[in-house]
Amino acid sequence: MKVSELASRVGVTAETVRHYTREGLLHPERHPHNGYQLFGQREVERLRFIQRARTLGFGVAEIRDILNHADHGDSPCPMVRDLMASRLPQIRKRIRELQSLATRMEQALAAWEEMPDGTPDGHSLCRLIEGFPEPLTAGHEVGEETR
Amino acid sequence: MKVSELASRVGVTAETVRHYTREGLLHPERHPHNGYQLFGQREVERLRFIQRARTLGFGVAEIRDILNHADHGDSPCPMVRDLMASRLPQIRKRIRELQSLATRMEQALAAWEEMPDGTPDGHSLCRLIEGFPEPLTAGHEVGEETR
DNA sequence: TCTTGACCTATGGGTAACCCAAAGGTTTTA
DNA sequence: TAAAACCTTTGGGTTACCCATAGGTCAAGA
Repeated sequence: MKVSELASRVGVTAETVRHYTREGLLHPERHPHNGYQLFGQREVERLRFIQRARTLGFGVAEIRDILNHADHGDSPCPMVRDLMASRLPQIRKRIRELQSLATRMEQALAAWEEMPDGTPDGHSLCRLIEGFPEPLTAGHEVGEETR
Repeated sequence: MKVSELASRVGVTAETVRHYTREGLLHPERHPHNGYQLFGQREVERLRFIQRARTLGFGVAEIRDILNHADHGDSPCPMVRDLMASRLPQIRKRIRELQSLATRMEQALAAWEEMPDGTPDGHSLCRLIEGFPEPLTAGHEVGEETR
């Protein structure tokens, strides 16, 4: 099957399939005459695996490593478990950050009621934002993205 | 004050200050002799405002719009409120996605105990991943990032 | 048989918010 | 005075794709 058929079977775009191929996650054969990429049932399963790994939070480069291990006959499971174990706390942290963010936004929206629009006088910008605690003027490690 | 001093006062890197300047959020004067960027107390407050807005989930381009409004004498508050109101549900959704992700990872790690490493036999890759429900083979709108 | 229209290819640029390296000018300090 | 510290701009990298372009290929209908 060609790119689009594989893509629609698994539920991704053809561009995504090409992307994974470029990144070395899929290894299609090439039709010798026209250069088209040709995929078999193996690739369908492989792509489904990639999808599951993506929803589990793995990056494309990591999945490539996992697949390479498996292709070489090594079990990638220990690697997978380590990756998960190290990533989980980061995800938990990110959840806390987002929850804190959502709470702050709700507080801001609630406070909106009793606050004047405050057309800026050259000093104030928007009290809705200015009235908020500063993000710990420390330096790093405050609200940074994790991955 | 110069770039690095402003940066360290507010707790960001000099690169970040330059980035905001390039993006039009800060408008430093230039020392006529050497071209250095010169900031005053106004810019300190402006940068703190940017920091707060960032932790509230606003993007750099949005903050630029907010600041431009204020610089033109218009109150940006209605815009701010609209942005918050429209973003909040997206954040809530993202939180749900991440919680679901964390739960799946924990399930996977728990299931790890009672699962063989399963050295791949040409068919299986890693049962830890393969044993998971597929991400709804539908198409789009499933687990996509929001912003 | 010819012409669409649908599909394929590779290349290159865009996204968000910075980080980092390089090359070279400036200022401060020992 | 010379080195250390800091400034400038330019350009490339990060993540996981999406999209536009230009041009080749193929199946089907008139």
